[in-house]
Amino acid sequence: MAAKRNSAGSKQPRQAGASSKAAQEPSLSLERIVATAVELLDTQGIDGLTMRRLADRLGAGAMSLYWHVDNKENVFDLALDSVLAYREPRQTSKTRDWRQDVVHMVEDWRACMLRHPWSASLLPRRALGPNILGRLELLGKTLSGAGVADADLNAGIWSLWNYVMGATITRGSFDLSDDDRAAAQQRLTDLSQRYPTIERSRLLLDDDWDGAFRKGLDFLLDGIAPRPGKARQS
Amino acid sequence: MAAKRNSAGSKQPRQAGASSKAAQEPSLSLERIVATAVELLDTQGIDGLTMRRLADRLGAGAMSLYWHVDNKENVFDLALDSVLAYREPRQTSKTRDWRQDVVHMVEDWRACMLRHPWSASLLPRRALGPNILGRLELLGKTLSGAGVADADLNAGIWSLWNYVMGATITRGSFDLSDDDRAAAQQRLTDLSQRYPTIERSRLLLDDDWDGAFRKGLDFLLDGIAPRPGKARQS
DNA sequence: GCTCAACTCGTACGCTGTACGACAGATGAC
DNA sequence: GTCATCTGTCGTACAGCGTACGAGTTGAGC
Repeated sequence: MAAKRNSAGSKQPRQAGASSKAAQEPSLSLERIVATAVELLDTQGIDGLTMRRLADRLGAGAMSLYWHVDNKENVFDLALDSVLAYREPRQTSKTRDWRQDVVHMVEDWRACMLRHPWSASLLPRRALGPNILGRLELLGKTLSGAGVADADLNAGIWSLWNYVMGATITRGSFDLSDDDRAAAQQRLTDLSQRYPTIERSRLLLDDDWDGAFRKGLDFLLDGIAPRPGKARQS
Repeated sequence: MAAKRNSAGSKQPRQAGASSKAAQEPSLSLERIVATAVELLDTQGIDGLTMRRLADRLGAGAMSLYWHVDNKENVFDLALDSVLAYREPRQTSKTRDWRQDVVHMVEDWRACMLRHPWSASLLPRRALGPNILGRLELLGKTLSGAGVADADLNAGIWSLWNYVMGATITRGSFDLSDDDRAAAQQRLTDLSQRYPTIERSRLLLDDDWDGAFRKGLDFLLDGIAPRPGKARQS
């Protein structure tokens, strides 16, 4: 094709020569582009990110972005993965229960995505970046160390992944605005006789998301590796 | 605020008078619009649905759609809900295990969404239509009937919902093309030393999606309402 | 001084959703 | 009969989008 061979490798911008010119505009770089994209996504939402706006914020022309980035999809990929980095807690896993480790990682995962609500609705259609793979790896290692059978390992990893994805996406899409909330409540009480159980349990109004998340996570972990002492309920 | 008061109520198109004119074009109606939208989404994907294309397929002008529909978002809402209708199986639940009921409904749910892959990535940002609410209601009723405590009910419903959402979205986004698949495999073996557990368990290459889904669902249900006989593994 | 690569950016194209207003045909009032 | 009104269709236009293309600028190496 033309010049340009790039496709999201790391980049060093030319020194941005501090000699002759003004040289205070730090010039474009992949890092700045991604950071600004995240900023824009955070403040303006998913539709708020346009190449022109992004370039504006960077003090550059729209087409300049395309030197560093293949296309808009690529910007999404990079922004998403950049937001999902995970630092394991300091303690070695020997001092902690494996269950604690999983819960910590998964809750942190959810927290990351809720901090950047666009990430949840983006993740489904994006490729797996290194940070995401890292989390999956960690999850697998921990479960495996916890004695989950190899035959159950993938199902265990995926079910946790699915759970986090589902929970985060749902959460992100539910509390968008008070207007929506009021409308939902209205519609619900209108239809309360058609959906008596939902109405009775106040499913759509309950806003203890964190508690529900934790509880469901416990259900799932109980299923993956049953706790010996867990009593049968009901 | 001109004429037009509509907002997705049911509609009867005017008789489409079979008298004087040609009268073979069935004329526009909400039902035809939604059905055609689903068709278009199925064949062309989410970006393939544009108001102009939709109108073309219906033999109408683009702006005519707006008499029946508020805007494009509305089309998405209607298409999504129309695809998620659920018919309960014939047997009364008395003859079946509650667990069977839940599994049946949840697997059907997943099947519906996989049949229309766009639905998974759409659902997160859409309002809850009557068919979706119906499924939640059924889920709640069944769990409640199975003896799940009221305090656990919402967490149970949501965790199943989350699981289905996550699984479907993930599934839908993973097997898009063989190219992607090959690329992923390549990247993975490149990085096999960074992600040994994933590599070993062949997490990304395992394509028994149905089996993994069922297995994870069992984990979750075991957690929600433990089976008495389930032996501790490991 | 020249060449080449790295980088920036103005212009333009085809596409999008939809506001607006013109228009046609059927219906009901008088 | 005729006129107003309501229902429904659609052509035009506009602002905004992603990005192809090619020209322009800069600095390093020779």
